Amino acid sequence: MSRVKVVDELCTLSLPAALLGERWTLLLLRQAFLGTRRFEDFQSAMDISRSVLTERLATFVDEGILRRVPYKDSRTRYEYRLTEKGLDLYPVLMALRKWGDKWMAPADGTSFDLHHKDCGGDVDVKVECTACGEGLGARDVRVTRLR
Amino acid sequence: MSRVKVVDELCTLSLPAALLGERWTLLLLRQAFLGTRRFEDFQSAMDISRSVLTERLATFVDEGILRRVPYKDSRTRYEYRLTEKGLDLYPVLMALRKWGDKWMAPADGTSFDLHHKDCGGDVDVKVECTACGEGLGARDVRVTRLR
DNA sequence: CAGCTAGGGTTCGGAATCCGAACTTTGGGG
DNA sequence: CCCCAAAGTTCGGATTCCGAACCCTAGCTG
Repeated sequence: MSRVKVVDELCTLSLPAALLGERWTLLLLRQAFLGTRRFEDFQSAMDISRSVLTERLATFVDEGILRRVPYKDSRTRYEYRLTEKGLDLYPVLMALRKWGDKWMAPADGTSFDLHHKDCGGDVDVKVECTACGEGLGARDVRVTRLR
Repeated sequence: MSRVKVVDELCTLSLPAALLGERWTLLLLRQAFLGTRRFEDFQSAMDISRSVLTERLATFVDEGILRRVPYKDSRTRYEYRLTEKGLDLYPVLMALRKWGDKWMAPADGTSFDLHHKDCGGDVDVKVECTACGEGLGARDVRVTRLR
């Protein structure tokens, strides 16, 4: 239950890593970004058991990543929508996808395309230096341990 | 075992999401990027059981994300180092950290700093359009489903 | 040379999670 | 009145995880 005590060292990387590195959470997020909002749709799109889905959705809701919004398809039901905090995970998913395109392409390609709404261009993710603007890889960065 | 049959739809996002969305994998990766290389060091830094650590390291090795390199501290031992494929996951971790800084700051901040080796500047991640160069968020992108 | 130590594992029993299938709840339609 | 849909809940069995102990081997230590 305590997704948090899973790390010795609590930092702004280990905390999200512990949350999103729990089974199903990344896949749930992917599904949410693809537009899925309802319980039944998540359940059939991913192949997750209903009980675990209930629990993961609840976790996301109380982490403030999804929000439970009523909609009426005759009577009151709820759907799950990304909050601002959730939408802000976009770069993470884009980085994952970019990596996947390069290193895990499953032969028959991907199942969806992404394009900039305004100009139709492709989406890219990059890491860069805020000072000199140069593009950065793991080797260009120095880690300084604190504490 | 089959981290792969966990998704209905195999794409370049769901595949990495299934791999990295397994318990411990993201945290293991973080640790690797922080410079940890040896079994014992992983084991004591994270609070993972030895048997699961063995298994996760093996998975990463046969996914080609880590590579097992002999080193001699008197006799032959092995350490785990990021491969090119592994290092290429850097943007994913940076995106996670950026999100963590904004949304999950644990009050006492983070445990390490990152700076561009050459100029000392800060590291940033951004999603942008390859055509017009504009910065993109989730709302600026259109998803087109294929198949 | 007997014994200890370090590093990197393996083994194993019990605890925590997950799965799948069935069941529940509530309002609307036929 | 019966059935359906959507969103859960329950529960027994299967998996996975945990923690602690054990294994193996070369090199020190005395």
